[in-house]
Amino acid sequence: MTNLDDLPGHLIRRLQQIAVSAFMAETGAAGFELTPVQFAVLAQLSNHPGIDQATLAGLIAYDRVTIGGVISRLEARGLAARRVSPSDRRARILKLTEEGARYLEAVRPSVFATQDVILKELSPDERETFLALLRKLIDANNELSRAPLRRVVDETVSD
Amino acid sequence: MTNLDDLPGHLIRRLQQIAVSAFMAETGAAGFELTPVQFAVLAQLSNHPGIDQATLAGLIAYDRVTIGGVISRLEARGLAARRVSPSDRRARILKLTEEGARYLEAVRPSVFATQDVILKELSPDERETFLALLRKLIDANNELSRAPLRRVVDETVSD
DNA sequence: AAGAATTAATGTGTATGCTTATTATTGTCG
DNA sequence: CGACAATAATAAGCATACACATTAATTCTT
Repeated sequence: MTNLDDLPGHLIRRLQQIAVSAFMAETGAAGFELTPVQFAVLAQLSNHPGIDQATLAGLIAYDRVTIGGVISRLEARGLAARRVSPSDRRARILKLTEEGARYLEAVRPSVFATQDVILKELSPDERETFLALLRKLIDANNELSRAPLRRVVDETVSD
Repeated sequence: MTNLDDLPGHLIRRLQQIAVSAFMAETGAAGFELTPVQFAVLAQLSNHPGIDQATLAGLIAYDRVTIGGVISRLEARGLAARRVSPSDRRARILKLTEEGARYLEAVRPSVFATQDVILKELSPDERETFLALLRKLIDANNELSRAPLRRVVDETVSD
């Protein structure tokens, strides 16, 4: 008899599910139509304008194929722009459109608010402990992921 | 400038991603072809033979439509059986096939091993703290989820 | 008991999230 | 310099994960 509540993987999945619900509810209530992944992409495009898709995928620890699809949808909505890199014609250089930049700034408060919603039951001490343990597990197991985080030195490209 | 590493939602997603990778690697190495959701379904069918899909979905905190698809795939593989409930012809009564029961027992050790892989970086004390905080967050925010956990008294149906 | 509201499952559609295969391009090494 | 390995993106395919709508059956209400 396996009690799923004793399996960390199951608990983690449920918390992830809750976190996504909270994100969609909070941003949706503020009038935005956006997924957590889309926000992560917009945020990193703002932080690193001009990066290519593969680097972006590494930055947010996503599979490249998935990111390609996310970018396509953001592009279709006019929030991101994609063009062939002049230095490497295999690569696609990405950046936010002006509308994308505005959208990101507008939605940011809701995203921050989401985090409080998720952690509201924990005391400040508990929050700190929880986040520290989360980071420890993630850092230790990064390579175990199929789409590990890949940090970049900073290859921001002007234009 | 938003640092994604400061967003609990982002960290939770990454840990979930890692947990799924670990699960697939561990069970795959042992020769099984199974997703975490499929395992959860098999386990709960073993614990509660004869439940219907909606109750099962509530037990593992899943959307009913998703569970319908999971069951279909398990059924196609001969691991689960589905039949119309005699007491309520809208409902589908579920149970493991014999092969499904064997499969579940065979894969169980790999699933347990996965949990150690994920938490191996934490000391026993840290593990306990982490799991306690996880459970606290999940319990507190259950209703926030789009597919909240619904416990059942126990309506196991013989045959 | 008839009509209304509810419920279980499923169909349809969108978005992740991943695998493997393919194409185009680049780098590298003999 | 030219074969060849490596890389960026995409295509195709599978499995979640959800929303919304529909159908069939049940239950609730009057």
